[in-house]
Amino acid sequence: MLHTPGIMRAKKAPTADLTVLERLRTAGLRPTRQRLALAKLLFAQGHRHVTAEGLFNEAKEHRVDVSLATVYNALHDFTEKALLREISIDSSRSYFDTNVGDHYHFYFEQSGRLQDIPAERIALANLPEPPDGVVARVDVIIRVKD
Amino acid sequence: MLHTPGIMRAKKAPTADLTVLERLRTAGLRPTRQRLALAKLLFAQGHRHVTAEGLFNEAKEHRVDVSLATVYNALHDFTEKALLREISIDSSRSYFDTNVGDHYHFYFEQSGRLQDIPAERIALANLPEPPDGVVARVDVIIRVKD
DNA sequence: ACCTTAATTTATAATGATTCTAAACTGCTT
DNA sequence: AAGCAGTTTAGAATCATTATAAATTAAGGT
Ligand SMILES: [Mn+2]
Ligand SMILES: [Mn+2]
Ligand SMILES: [Zn+2]
Ligand SMILES: [Zn+2]
Repeated sequence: MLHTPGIMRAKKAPTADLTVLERLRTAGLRPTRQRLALAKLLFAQGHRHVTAEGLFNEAKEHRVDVSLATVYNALHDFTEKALLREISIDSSRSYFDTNVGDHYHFYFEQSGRLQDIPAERIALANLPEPPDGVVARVDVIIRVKD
Repeated sequence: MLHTPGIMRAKKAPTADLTVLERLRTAGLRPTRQRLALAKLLFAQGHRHVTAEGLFNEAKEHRVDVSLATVYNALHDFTEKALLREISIDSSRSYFDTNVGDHYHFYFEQSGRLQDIPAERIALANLPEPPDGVVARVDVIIRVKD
C-alpha cells in the first residue's frame, strides 16, 4: 500500500527536523509549523545571514506558507532566545545571523552580502573598558567596496 | 550712525564663520544660509554624533529656520564631501559623525549615545584581506548595556 | 546692478521596512 | 474533550528617509 502525500507530510520527522524541534523546545519556543519550517531553512545548512524579506521569499520558494509578520516574529523570538543574533550594518534593514558565536564580518557594500570572519582571525587587543555599564558585544565590520 | 539689525546680520562673519564658510567652499559646496548654519552647529564645538532629527531639533532651538529635508540633504552632502561620516549602529536610524578620522566607538544602548575611542586605543592586528574588492572602512563598535 | 542658469531649499507626497492590532487558530496541559 | 495561553495573520499604522516639483538663491558674466 502506497502512502498518500498527506500522510507522508505528517510522518515522523528525520534527524534534521528533530534537531530543529529540540532546539525550539530547549529555547522555550513552541515548535509551531511556521517556526519549524523557518528554523529548518535557517539552520539546515551552515551559517547564514538573512534579512526578513529574504527569508520570507525563501519560504515562498519552498512552498512554506507563512506571513511576513510571522517571519519578523520568528526572527525576533529566535534572537531573544539566542538562536540568532541581529546585526546592524545598513540603516535600511536588519540582518540576522545564525552564527551566534564570537566572530566578525566582511560587508560587501555592492551586493549587501555578509561573510564571517572567525574571531581568531583578528587580534583585538587592549579593548578599553566602558566608562559605565557592561560590554554586551564587540562588533567588527570590514566594509568592502566590491 | 547705528547700523540696523538687518545690516548687522549681513556683516562680515567672525573667524568661526569664515572657517565654516571656507570648509564648505573647499568641499565644493555652496555656502548657503542653511548649510552655514548647520555646519556651525555641527563643527563649532568638538566632535559630535548626531541624528537628522537631533540636528533638526537643535536648529529649531537656535532659531535656525531650515526644513527637515534640508537637514537630510546637508548631512548627505557633507558626508559625500567627507566633512562627516555616516555610522550604522541601529537599524532604526543613522548617525552622522563629525570626526572623520580613524577611530572607533562605544555605543550605549540605553541612551543611544555614541562615544569616540581613538584609533590608537585599540590594537587591531592581522586584519584579513577581503576575497574581492578594497577595504573602505573598518568599524569597531563596543556595545554597552548601561 | 542686471541676467541667466544651475544649484539649493522646501512643502508635501511617497516609500519601505518594521511594528501594531485584534481576531482566528493551535499546541499543550488537565 | 476542554480550556487557555501562546501564536499566526491580514491589514492598518508608524516612522525614518527619500522623491517630487515648484520656488528661491548663489555665482558668474555682462
Ligand atoms: Mn533553498
Ligand atoms: Mn546648542
Ligand atoms: Zn556572521
Ligand atoms: Zn565618532
